Formats: sequence, structure tokens, C-alpha cells
Amino acid sequence: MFKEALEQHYGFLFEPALMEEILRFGSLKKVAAGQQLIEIGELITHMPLLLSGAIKIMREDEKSDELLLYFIEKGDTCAMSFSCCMGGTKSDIRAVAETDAEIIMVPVAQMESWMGKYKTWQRFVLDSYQARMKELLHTVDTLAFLRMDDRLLKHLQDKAKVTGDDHIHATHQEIAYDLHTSRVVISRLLKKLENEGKISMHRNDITVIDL
Amino acid sequence: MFKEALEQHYGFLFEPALMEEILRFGSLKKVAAGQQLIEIGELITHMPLLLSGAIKIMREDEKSDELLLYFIEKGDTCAMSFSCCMGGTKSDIRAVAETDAEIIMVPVAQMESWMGKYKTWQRFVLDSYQARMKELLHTVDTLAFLRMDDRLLKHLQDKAKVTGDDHIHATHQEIAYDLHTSRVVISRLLKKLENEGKISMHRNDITVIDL
DNA sequence: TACCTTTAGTAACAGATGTTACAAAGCATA
DNA sequence: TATGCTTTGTAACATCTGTTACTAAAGGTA
Repeated sequence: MFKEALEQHYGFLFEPALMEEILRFGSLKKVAAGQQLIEIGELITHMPLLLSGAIKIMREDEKSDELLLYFIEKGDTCAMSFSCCMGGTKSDIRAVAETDAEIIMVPVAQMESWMGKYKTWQRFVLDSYQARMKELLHTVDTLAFLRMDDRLLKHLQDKAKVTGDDHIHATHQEIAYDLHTSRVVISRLLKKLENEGKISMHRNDITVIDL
Repeated sequence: MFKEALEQHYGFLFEPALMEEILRFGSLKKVAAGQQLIEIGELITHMPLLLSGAIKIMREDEKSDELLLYFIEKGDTCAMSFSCCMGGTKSDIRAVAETDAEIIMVPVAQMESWMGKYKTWQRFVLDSYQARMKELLHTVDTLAFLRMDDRLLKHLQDKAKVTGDDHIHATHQEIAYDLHTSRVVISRLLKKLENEGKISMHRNDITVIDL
């Protein structure tokens, strides 16, 4: 049972009666790193409550060009999925497990009534929206105000943070996809960062020194 | 009194008892184009309900570089202000009247109780968050996937739409501030758009042809 | 009209980023 | 070891965007 994990991460947030309901209706899902959780255009039927690990949220345009929006970590949820559920609309984003992760999946049917019944749930949903909004603003700042070298360094730091490991296991091509640029540009800038002493590099492995 | 205007724009949304409360506690504010409504870092005490006109929402970095995030039109509210109110946090954005506008200002004190009392208010707040989230995603798309010429054309079309006038009264410098670039770049690209037959230009006036 | 201020046009150049092409290194496996 | 695939390094070049400097046009006002 996932009762302990739930208690640990959400016990201080939700009132006992709500914890009961989550235990009753929710189901635990374990996913491996790299596994896709939500695809763009998909109908959302469950709201995820993250217990452990990290999820990366991606955006895509018509030409299938990708962009990493932000990471979600334990104790977070994807507020966008909430509004999708409620409105019966499709997902605007793709969610992919960045690390192995444990997630409680709460079916949409319950959530509407919880909004009226439990003040703590209402608070949680509103706080989640607020948090996601801040993340998106941060993403906008990054795109509008930073150049690629700073975006890259920030990305590496973020990745090191959510994985809890200063060794980043990724190819230059994969990083290029996240930042929506080309592999050559990433290789060039990584080499620059290495020369500046901010990272060290080996095949499939970048170590962030300047954290 | 602003009862009629309120009825017209929000009557179909809110239940009668809630409309009563809004009338009782809200106040009507008329602002002129260009007037600033909210400054970054300011404590939010009221939530705006837009009756007429348009508001532009701006973001700024440490170096005071600006960027237009999106416009808010009648029937909308600024969901971010809601979460700021509730959390007692400061504003992340600047709000400036794009046109003359009429706004109902609802003091924060009331809103928390409304969340529990009125399903329609709850719905409205959640929908607003959802709408603002979509706008922000759109902003991200624009920054990540479009080049400056397309961003400029889109900006002109947006401006024409919210003002309801295909004549845009703005200097190249003002447009440059909104898009976070330089005046010379805007002049260059506007000239290109004019040559392509998508706009026509006169001093302080750009007419959008390709809408 | 003459003068001044604001706004716009343009050239010339610098720097950042994207593209193409190819070489070299690392790693796995026959 | 020999072979082949993946990953990385690098050059050379194109394009987009930003910067500086100057000129020209438009409009207001004495």
C-alpha cells in the first residue's frame, strides 16, 4: 500500500477525511525514467500527485519542434491537468518521467466534489496553479532575456537539482531538443563552459561544477 | 451606478446572490489608456473584473528590460492577482491600460469566502487561471518558435484586435519595448512587412492589411 | 517661414545562433 | 583485433538580430 508515502508527502497538507478519500480512489503508479505519461492532445482522466522522482513538461509546435517548459518534483502536481479534467479539454503539454517516479493517480470524478468539500484541497489546487504560473513566467524570462549559453547552464543546474546528481547523463543531442536548438550549438557552448571551468565532460556525462 | 454594465458582462456567469455581493463590495474604476494599474512588487489588495477596454500585462527583468506577455479583454480577470491576494504575495507583473477601460475592483477580503459559498465564483476563478495559463503557453510558443518578423506581425494583429481598430497608433520605439528588441530592428522589419503588402505605414500609424 | 523636436530610414558592422559537412573519438560486439 | 554505430569536435559559412551613427522626413510652434 502507498499509505505511508502519501502520509509523508501530503499528510501535513490534507485533512484526514480527504486523505481517506485519496487512499480510497487513488492508485499508485510507478514509472521508469523516460516513460511518457501524458501526450499532447490526449484527454486527461486522472490528476497526478507526485510522491517521488521528477517529471519534465514539454511543449511542441506544429513542426514537432520541442521545448522543455519546466520540471515537476515531489509534492507537486500538474495544475494544468486539473483544468483539463474539469473542462474536459485536451492536454496542451507532454509529460515525460525525467527520473524513475511514483505517482498517485486520482480520477477526475472525485475532484470536483472535493473542491467544495475540502478547504485544503481547494487551497492545494489554487496553490498549484500559482506555482505552475510562476514556473511558466520563469520559462518566459529565460526565453526572452537570456542567451543560449546562460540557458544551457541553467538547464544543467536544473537537471542536476531534480535528479539529485551533479552527473548528468545525457547526449548533446538530447539537451539540444530540450532547449530547442541544434546539437552543434550545444557542443560548442558546452566546450565553452568546460573551458570556463563550470562543467567537465565525458561521453554521455556532464558534471556540473558551478552549482 | 455600474449595475447595468456588470449585468451585461457577468450576469450570465454569476448567480444573483453573488452579483449582489459584487455590487455591494466592488467599486467601479475608470482608467485612461496608458495608465498603470499594477506595478511589479506591489501588494495586491483588489481583484479586477474588466468591463470594457483592454489591459496589457508586462514582465520585466533585473535590467528593466520589458516584455509584453498578453492582453486582457472584457469579461476577463487577472488570475495572477487572485493568487497574489490569497497568498498575500507581491505582483509578478505590471498591468497597463492599453485602451480606456472600465474595471470593477473587488477587495480581497470578500473573495476567500466566495470560493466556498458560490460555485460560479469558484468556476470563474479556475477558468481564469486556465485561460491565463493558455495565454502564457502561447507567449512561450511565440518566443521559442517564431522569429522576430512573425512575432511583430502577430503583435500588430493582436493590438488591432484588442483596440478594435486596424490603425495602430504607436511609434516603432514603443513596439520595440513590447517585443524586447531595438527600434532599428522594428523599423527594418516593418519596412519589410510594408513591402510584402501586409501593412501600410505613416508617422505614428500602422495599418494592418493582412488580418 | 524658420526652427526645433520627434519619429523614421538606412548603412555598416558586430555578435549570436543555425546549418552543413566531415573527422575523430568512444564504446560495443562479432 | 577488426568493424560498425553512436557521440563529440570543429571548420566554414549563412542568417538573424542587435548596435552605432548619421540622415531625412513629419509635425508643432514661435
